[in-house]
Amino acid sequence: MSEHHSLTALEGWHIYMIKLLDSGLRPPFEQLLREHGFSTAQYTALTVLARRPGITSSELARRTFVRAQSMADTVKVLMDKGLVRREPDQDHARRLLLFPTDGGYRALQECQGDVNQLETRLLENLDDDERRTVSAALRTMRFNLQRINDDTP
Amino acid sequence: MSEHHSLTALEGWHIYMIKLLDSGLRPPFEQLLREHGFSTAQYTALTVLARRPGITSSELARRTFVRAQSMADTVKVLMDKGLVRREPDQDHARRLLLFPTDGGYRALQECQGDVNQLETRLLENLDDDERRTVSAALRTMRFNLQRINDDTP
DNA sequence: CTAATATCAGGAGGACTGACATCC
DNA sequence: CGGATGTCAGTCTTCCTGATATTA
Repeated sequence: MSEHHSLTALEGWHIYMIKLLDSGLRPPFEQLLREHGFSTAQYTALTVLARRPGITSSELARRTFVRAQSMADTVKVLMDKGLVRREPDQDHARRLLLFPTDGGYRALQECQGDVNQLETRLLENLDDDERRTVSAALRTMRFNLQRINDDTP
Repeated sequence: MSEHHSLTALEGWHIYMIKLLDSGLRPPFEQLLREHGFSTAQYTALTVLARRPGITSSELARRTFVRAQSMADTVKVLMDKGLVRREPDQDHARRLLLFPTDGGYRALQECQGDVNQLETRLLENLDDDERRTVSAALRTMRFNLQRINDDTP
């Protein structure tokens, strides 16, 4: 054991790190959301929907990188809670367009304070320049991921 | 519906984005690992253990932000596969120290190529400066998360 | 016909809470 | 005793695969 197994420590490191950050965020974040009656899946779906009201459940699934069937479960819960409503697409009888309700928007805003507080702690010791670069990089990686996932459906 | 509900689009954005990236990584990454016989939990645990051989299962759990009970499940699978072994701590009868086996190190290395390929696509359109900043920032956030989770056990 | 959407059914993985014995 | 470790038991949420009906 030892030098034979020294790890490069560079390769695949970002993927590993993103997964680790997600794991680390889960406990405090889920507890926070639970206090507002949300699960992570519900919060994510509602957040994306708030930015793109009027899309379909399938489209919402693609944007959050899950299957249409999984999203259907989440959407059902959100509708039962009265946070999301849907209406048929005039131009396309098969489609059902989703919208956050007023209660949905309100519920999101009520979370914001706590989420901000957690985010503040997450970003401690990062200066403004670093934060800007990280924000841009996250956006770029999201874009790249969309392509990666589109390539292999 | 409209301006009343305009989202700040800044607050809580990083948390949301990290979760989204993790979701987007999951499909391609899990498929990749599956081809090497790994689940994400197993791969993460083994990777951390390769960097810190000789720690306990509880310590491994803390470092990957899960409960000791959850990690015990993962470690059991890794031992059954012969990728991890454990031995009693001479100085502390209650502790069982974990080590990757030679097969464990080998299995990790066999994944590297595919993981690198995925990472290359993930980091497309980011220059070296940005990558350096992101790497440092990920490290900082991981450190911050460790404190956040330690505060509320 | 093909592609996309919506939905039903069943199942597996990963993590959780709670409880408890052991050791320093 | 209090704190940490290792386990056993039960449960839950989320997402998955597979199949089907409907519509552009």
